[in-house]
Amino acid sequence: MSFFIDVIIPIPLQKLFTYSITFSEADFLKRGMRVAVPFGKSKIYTGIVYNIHNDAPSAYEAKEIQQILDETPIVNDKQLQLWDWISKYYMCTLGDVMRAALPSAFILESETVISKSSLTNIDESILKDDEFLVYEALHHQSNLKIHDVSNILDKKNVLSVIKRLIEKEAISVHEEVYEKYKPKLVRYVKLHADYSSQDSLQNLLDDLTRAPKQRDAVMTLFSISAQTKKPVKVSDLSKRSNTSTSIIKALIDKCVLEEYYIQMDRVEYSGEDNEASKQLNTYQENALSELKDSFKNHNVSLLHGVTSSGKTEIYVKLIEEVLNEGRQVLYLLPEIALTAQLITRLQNYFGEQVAIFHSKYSVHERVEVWNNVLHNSAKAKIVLGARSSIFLPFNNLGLTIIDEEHEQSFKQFDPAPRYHARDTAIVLANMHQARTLLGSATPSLESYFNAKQNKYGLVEITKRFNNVLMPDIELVDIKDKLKKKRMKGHFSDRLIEEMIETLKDGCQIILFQNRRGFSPIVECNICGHSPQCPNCDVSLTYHQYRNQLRCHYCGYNSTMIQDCIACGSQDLDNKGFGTEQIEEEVKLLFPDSKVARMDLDTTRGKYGYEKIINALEQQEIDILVGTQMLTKGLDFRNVKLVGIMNADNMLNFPDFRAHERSFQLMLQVSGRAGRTEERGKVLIQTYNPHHNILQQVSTNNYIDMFNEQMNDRNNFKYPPVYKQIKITLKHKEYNKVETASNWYAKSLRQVFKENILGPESPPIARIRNQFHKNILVKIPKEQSLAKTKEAIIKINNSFFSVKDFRSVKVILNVDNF
DNA sequence: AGCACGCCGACT
DNA sequence: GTCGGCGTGCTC
Repeated sequence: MSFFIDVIIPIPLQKLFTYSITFSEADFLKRGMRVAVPFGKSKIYTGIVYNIHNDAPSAYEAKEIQQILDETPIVNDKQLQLWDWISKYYMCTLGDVMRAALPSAFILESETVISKSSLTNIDESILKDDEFLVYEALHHQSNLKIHDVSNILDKKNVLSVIKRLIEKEAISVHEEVYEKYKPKLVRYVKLHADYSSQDSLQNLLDDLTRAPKQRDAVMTLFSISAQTKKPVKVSDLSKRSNTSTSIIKALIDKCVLEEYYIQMDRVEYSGEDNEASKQLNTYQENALSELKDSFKNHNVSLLHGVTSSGKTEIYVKLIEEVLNEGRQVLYLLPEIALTAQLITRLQNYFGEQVAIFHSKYSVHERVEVWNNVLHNSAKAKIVLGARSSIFLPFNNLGLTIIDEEHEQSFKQFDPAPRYHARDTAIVLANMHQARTLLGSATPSLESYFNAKQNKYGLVEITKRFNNVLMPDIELVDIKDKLKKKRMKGHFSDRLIEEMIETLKDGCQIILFQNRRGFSPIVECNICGHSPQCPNCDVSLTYHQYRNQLRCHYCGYNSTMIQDCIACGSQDLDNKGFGTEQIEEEVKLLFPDSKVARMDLDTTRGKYGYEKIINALEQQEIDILVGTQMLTKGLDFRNVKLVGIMNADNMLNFPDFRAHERSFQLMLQVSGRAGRTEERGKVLIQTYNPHHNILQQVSTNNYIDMFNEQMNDRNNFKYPPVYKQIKITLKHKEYNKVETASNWYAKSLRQVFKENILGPESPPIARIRNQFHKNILVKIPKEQSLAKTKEAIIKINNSFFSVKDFRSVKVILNVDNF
């Protein structure tokens, strides 16, 4: 009998690939192990074993695997089940899911290695100049990578040169696979076994009298190991004995000391003993018992608690219970909310049981967290992480918490898999028969809707912690202020008054400026021309601090122009306003205050964000100007005033969720004000103070907002009433996307009739030199999602069988909101 | 997605 | 006449 495995390969191909294996390999291999397999003419890929069977493929001869990479599976059955679900639900390939799920260090790739051929004598005269250069380089270096060859020849395309060299039998090539993950090893020393006896030791010390430094080192080693009774690190020994590492090395060379290595975790928690969790107040206590009740009937419950109501303490109590049952906890947060503040707080309670997982971690650190979770290690009982944490190999999940549940950043937009971490986490939790808790001060409409439909449980807290009052929210009509000439730049007299007041009290101020669709652009005052991105259909935005013009879509940048490209005039003006402009204006208005800015530009780098937060906490900043980032669960004691510079640009955003988002954003920002006894103040500047959303924000009326928005969603067939799938077509020629998208939409209409919208050109029709067209599929509640997707896949397949459309890129985005 | 193959224009 | 551009098709 012959044996075969079906393998997932990290490329966007729908199929699994079948390889033949030997009997003993079949005996050893299990689902979820990695294998290195040859693919195509020369490549070697890492694949995950999906299936082991005896059915020989009929249409082709299966290749043999190259090598088995694991002793035991690194992906468990529940994960593979989740991968399946994701690939079906979000209409992507298993390969896409694999790429997103595994830390990149697990996905080994082969590299072509070039070495001199076995033939000793090559007639060098038959080689051309560039060929000779490569050939000669191999005399100095035993082998070369493709990358090295490009450096030697100083050009990109070197494959042809290599090919000719192979033909001339001057070189040979083979593929090598590298393990990317290397455990971190720390060097330790101990006394060589020869000197374990008292006598030999005495002799040694006598011998070393003529080498006092070495003697010191040995003596220090004794004293350290006597004190700590633990292995001694080379670095510690060197530091304590004040000797250089070369002296220690001399001792090792003499066989007096023996070196050895111990594998260390890169991510280690070195804190004090854990604190007991806090006593809950009455409201929290009630909420907790309501939640427990709610979990009796619902696997998923929504905790709707106003900002600063102390949701985290409730989570902590629930986590404690689940840990006591010996089960794992997944605590999901939006990336930007994953701050040192919260991490420290959780670690204070749970110590080293907390593992952190997010994008700023290195690949090595991620592998370590992965392994700890896989082995159900005590170091990863609680995983605190961003959306990709749902891919960790949990084997006994008891509770999933999704904090700031309404955050749109839980949805991945690019690349595939375009999954929503909240929804996927619920599926994952169900697989483990675990509970899911969604928490938010401003729940998403879909979650609140599900709660109202009794699909989820619902628990609400309406009081802030310590009975702190909700901030006083005041709307400022800037249209009126403009008419009465009471505006200074972007600041109304009311805002300036309140700012002066707050600064006088020694309190801090946060000014919020929504960046989206409102970045500073440069415009010529003579001809009106503004510089455009050469690759995208957008105006370039002006970045003061680097004196640059940048494109937010493709990253294109150039230095700021001095005169207009169109007419040569030097009369240029900055239109629009972003955080930089606000910062400048504040500095002019309040020259004695310390002003800082927090946005994408100032928070680059691993600790950029933390630095600003710390500065604010330490009250080194009086006024902080920032974007969305400010909204995320940060706890600042001394902020009394929050100013929202312009509410209208979010309300007018062309998206069916603009109103819902504006409400969430404004309430979240407001929540930063007055977190202690004193009542905070929020000023919202707007041209339209009678807008319903603004009224609802100012009265903190979630229910009104919910009912009104749901009414709209019903009328216009939007989620959560209807489901939707967005189909985006891209091509570098406009005419091509035009015809292609019309064809696509027409085929869809034949099946789905009036539930197809588009094709439409998005507001930014060209990005990175590709023209875009969008088609929206609206799916009524009673229509089967699975059947709908099947029909779309069918249409998609016939689309690609049209030769002319094959070069068009198609992106399917399920739940594109 | 890569990568090879194959067909056409612009250079020595 | 070759080099190298990228359109087309395949990968177990």
